[in-house]
Amino acid sequence: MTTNDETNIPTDKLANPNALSDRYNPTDVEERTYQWWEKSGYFKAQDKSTKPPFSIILPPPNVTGFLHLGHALDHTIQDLLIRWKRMSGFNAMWLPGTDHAGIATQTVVEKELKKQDITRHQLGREKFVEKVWDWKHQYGDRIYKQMRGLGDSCDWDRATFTLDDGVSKAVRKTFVSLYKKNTIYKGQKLVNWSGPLESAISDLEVEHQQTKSFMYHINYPVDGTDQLLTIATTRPETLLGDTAVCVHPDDVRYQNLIGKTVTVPLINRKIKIIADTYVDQAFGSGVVKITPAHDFNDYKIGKTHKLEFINILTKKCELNENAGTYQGLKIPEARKRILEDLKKLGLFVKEEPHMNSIGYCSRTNAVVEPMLSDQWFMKMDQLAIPAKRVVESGTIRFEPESWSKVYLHWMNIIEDWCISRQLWWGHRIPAWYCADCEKHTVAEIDPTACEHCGSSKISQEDDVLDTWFSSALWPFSTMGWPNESEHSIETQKTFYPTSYLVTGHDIIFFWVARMVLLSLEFKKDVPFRTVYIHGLVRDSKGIKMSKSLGNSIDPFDMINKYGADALRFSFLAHLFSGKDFKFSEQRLEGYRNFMNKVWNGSRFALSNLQDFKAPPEGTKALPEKVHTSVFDQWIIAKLYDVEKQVNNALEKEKFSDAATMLYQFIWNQFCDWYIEFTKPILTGSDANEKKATQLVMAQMLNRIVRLLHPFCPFITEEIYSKLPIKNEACIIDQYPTIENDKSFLALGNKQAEHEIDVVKEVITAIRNIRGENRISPAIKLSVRLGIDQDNVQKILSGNKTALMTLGRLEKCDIGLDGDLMKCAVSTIVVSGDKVKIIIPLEGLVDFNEEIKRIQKTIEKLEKDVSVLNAKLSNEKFVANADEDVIANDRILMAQSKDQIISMQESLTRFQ
RNA sequence: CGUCCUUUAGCGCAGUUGGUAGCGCAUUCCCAUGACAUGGGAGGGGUCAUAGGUUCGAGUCCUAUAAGGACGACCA
Repeated sequence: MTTNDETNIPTDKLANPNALSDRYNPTDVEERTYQWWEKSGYFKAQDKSTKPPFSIILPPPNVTGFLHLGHALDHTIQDLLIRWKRMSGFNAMWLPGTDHAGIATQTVVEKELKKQDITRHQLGREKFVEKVWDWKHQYGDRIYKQMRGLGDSCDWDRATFTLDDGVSKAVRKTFVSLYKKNTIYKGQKLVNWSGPLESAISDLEVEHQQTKSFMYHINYPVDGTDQLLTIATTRPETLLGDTAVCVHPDDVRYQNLIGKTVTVPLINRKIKIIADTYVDQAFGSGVVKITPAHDFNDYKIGKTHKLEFINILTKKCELNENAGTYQGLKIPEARKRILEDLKKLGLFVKEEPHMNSIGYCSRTNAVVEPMLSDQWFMKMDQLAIPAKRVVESGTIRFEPESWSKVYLHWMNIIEDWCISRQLWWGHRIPAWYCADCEKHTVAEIDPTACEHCGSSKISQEDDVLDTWFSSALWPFSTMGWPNESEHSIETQKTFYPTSYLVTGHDIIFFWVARMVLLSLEFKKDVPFRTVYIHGLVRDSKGIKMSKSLGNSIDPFDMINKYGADALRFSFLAHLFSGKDFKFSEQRLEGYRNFMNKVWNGSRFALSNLQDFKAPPEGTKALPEKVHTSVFDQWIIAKLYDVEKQVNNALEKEKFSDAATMLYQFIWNQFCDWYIEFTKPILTGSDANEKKATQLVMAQMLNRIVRLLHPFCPFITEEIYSKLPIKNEACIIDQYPTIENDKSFLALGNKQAEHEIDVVKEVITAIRNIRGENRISPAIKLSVRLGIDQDNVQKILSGNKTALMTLGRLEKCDIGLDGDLMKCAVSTIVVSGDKVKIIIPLEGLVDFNEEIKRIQKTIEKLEKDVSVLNAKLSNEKFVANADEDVIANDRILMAQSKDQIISMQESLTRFQ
């Protein structure tokens, strides 16, 4: 037999399009299915529609990056919601996009240029930006290709890039508007500065880490005396920028010195001794050197005491001309040299090990320097007021709720946002500086003259905006705002505010909060109703994935190995409200196995439906025409619960509950029992019985793939295409609910549920005796079922075939107990219905095993009885507990005692 | 230092009005039975972090403690 190399499917099976291979092969299905969906336009949403809207804007990934497992998780959740809502009759719109990621992208391109020994400055701004665009065009499609691989059902026609014209217009409009309200201003302030980037960065881009360093004690000579003042510092090199030393006003040690001056060693500058309550008398020597241009606290002191600000650093964070002989040195070298020189002068006192937290640039990992510079800022205090209110009032809901506290806390301590970056890749700030009157013209459309003096000697601001500025406008800039075309207006009317924002907790401040701030300002409405926060993906030990640790996993390796559906399902089945997700390949394998189970269950069902013709009424059921078996009625009753609970769980964002329910229903009910129960019917001779079972089987399959589709779209669409009962496509078929599936679900039956429960318990009891006694499945057993209730007699007689087949029996007598000598006996009780399972063991087994089994059962029952006895003999329990709780316990007690007696009796029969 | 989260079977986690602890994987035993060994069947395994408290009754409510984590503030 020859095989097809790629799929391992025997070629004779490929010849028949309806035959499924015995293993699900994702690579064979995924790409083809995705292309078909896309070509058929199933992902498209309508700007105008009678359907209720449901919209999600994708958090735009870095345009030149790769998708990692975190994205895969993020997208899976969104696609689940979109597909579920689309199938539930919503006008579901998922808008994809990519981000220009200013610093990240610029850095990558600069690195590339460095390989050719070119710097961006050598190229010049225009040429460099061109290069970045080239880069973007080369890699910009990669992200979207990867998203298709995940199965993301986005409306691709709406895909937006943060530097698109429309978005740029939105950026300019918001900038100008905020500038006119004085919410955006330019000013000289102390900002976080990254040397390698030669740019300011925002507070959020600084990562603080505890770092081992030293506390240096240095003497400053007090002028006019021979006294020495000892200051303590972790940063001796900044003494070059000192413009004061400070003590606490109440410090008795230094009272007489306040107002005098000291001389800064090495540069011999005379600076004042000032007093401020900011100083902690108990810390260090109680004397602080003040460097207002290079420390945030010193900056404040410098402002209140009107000190001089001396900048000692260049843009690259090397010492500048104010550092005298130290000019040109990097900070660590300067520190070393200065300490050596202080030692030579005899002014160095001592050094002590000291832990302190140092800010590192989140992009380059360089130490961040506080630096005095001219930057653009957005004032936050006023914007924050409504942004707080919408979360407090519940207009925006965080899931899990605890994140709203984190959000509100940040809003309460919010500082002005430094929005300018000294980069070239991004939205260039729409401000023009006039060389004549030195004022700014800020305008949406490039001006030709200064609006203040009319001079034409104007030049545009070199800086670009922080990437997150355009991201903050994303919920409405992607919908066409501020364009007033009919299309744009309709889009916004239909889809704004969006329904969900799905993202990780790492960007709540960077992005979520800022979208709320600016959406309220410009759209006068919240950007989204619910913020679903998921955890970050970590490795199986809980360690953050990173390339340098070598523990990062490429989602597409996983997809190639296990299929996109398995990856998606493993995310969804283990997603627990906002907790970090510990990724395990072993678990993924488990869900790959589940996909295979779904595949094979369907394969079996379809092979038994070859002579089945779909009814003209489709998925509707006409009860009077169908003579269902008890098995059918039972599985349909179970389906009712599943449809109800899965929709409920999705509604409440309990995705893992929904996934788990489907997993267990399909594997442990449908495959393990329903298929096994119905095998005798499908291979039997009763044509009417068979026809009814085929119909129910076909209807069940149809429901199963529809219910499962949002979780694992590829395999379900593939199976759907082979179903006898179906519509155009699974992706646009209806999501089953107890309302829209009423007529079929009406075939379910509670009594049948009970009957099958009894039958299942009896079969399990037989299997238990067989298993514990290690009786080979090859041996067919003789069983007597002892019964003293007519209705139970009826149930078991009616299901004798099932008992015989699944119990692997050669003989099954239903009726009286009969002779119990050397028999295994097991009693089961299902809501009052009692069955005694009796199996003669003579000649089959070593009785010791059976005695052990019985003793084990007795022990367990006795434990139950003692627990129940303790409760029921407690007067206070009987007096206080609910009646039905007591009644239930009493019944349990009686049953357990009864069973113990029966077990003890059977024990004697082996002696 | 502050805020928040977590602590339940070997591992990963459920457990929403307090009423004899569940799921998946792993593990043990048996199995080639016409959908599936990526499978079937039967088992074993937990004093629910600790200490108090409320209650007839606490994994669940309250208080304190411990450990781990996230975020934020300060650090001369």
